[in-house]
Amino acid sequence: MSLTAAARVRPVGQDHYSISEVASYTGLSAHTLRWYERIGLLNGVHRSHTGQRLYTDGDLDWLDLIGKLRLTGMPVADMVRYAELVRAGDQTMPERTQLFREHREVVRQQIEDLRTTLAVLDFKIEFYEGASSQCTP
Amino acid sequence: MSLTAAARVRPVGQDHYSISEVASYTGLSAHTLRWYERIGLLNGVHRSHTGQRLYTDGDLDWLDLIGKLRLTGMPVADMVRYAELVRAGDQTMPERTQLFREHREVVRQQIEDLRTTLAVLDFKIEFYEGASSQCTP
DNA sequence: TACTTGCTTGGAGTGCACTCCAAGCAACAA
DNA sequence: TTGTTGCTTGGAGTGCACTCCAAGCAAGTA
Repeated sequence: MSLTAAARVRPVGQDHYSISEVASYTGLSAHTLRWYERIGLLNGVHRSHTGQRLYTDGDLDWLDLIGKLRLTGMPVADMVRYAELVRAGDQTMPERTQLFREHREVVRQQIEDLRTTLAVLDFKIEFYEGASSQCTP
Repeated sequence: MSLTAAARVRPVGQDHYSISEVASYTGLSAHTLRWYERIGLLNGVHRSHTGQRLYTDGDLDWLDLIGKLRLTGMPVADMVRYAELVRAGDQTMPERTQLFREHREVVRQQIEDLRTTLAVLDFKIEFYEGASSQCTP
């Protein structure tokens, strides 16, 4: 669910990165990066004179945000919707605020649910440990 | 991700519930309940003389636990593995403890990730609100 | 020059977790 | 007696998020 620290080191600040550099930075596969672009989640990635993708620092920032939203279980379709709103310009800001406000509640609820489960897990672990220590006193 | 309070009311404590009662209690569909049983996630559900399933309070408790693990994103295969360990008897307790201990770390990491995202969401919402209040002073 | 590496494309394939279907049976109401 | 409802089954279908494939091109190395 979470990426290693090593993978998260942004390559030299040259402001143009190959697909494999971005893949190792984000932990997404090159396939997924191309797919994100195809479905409109990542728009207007620049190309070299030979047609290869060149990602900018701005693209990396965008992928960071997308990655966080993905970790919260936001459906790809919703992220695409957000990308469309950003592309549409500043007049969509109220709608974007609304989208994030709703998602914030979802995330809050998830944290609540996880905390409840964590308590159950702690209880179970304690129970199993108590039971096994009775076997080997 | 979370069920409504209404759905979570356990039917009259008769200790045998029909599939539709259990469906409305757990929020799972009857299809899913049968599928859980088929894959070994729910074992030995009793039957009426006409062959219909009769769930016990114990089954409901088990489904509560399964539901919590599901909310944390535990794969169904892992839950089946846990069910097998429980069926295998008390000597699998150390393995069960280990399984839960590992999953506890996963859940902790998820909570961390969600908190980070919540902060980003708060920041974005504040930014969008600040930007729109500049337009309408 | 020959080979390897890394990229390109559209479309097809995969894995997961359900979700539905068709055919059929039992119990009850009109 | 004739529906209607609620359940049964194995197997097929669905939606999501990737994931892979085959064919091909450009750049660099032996």
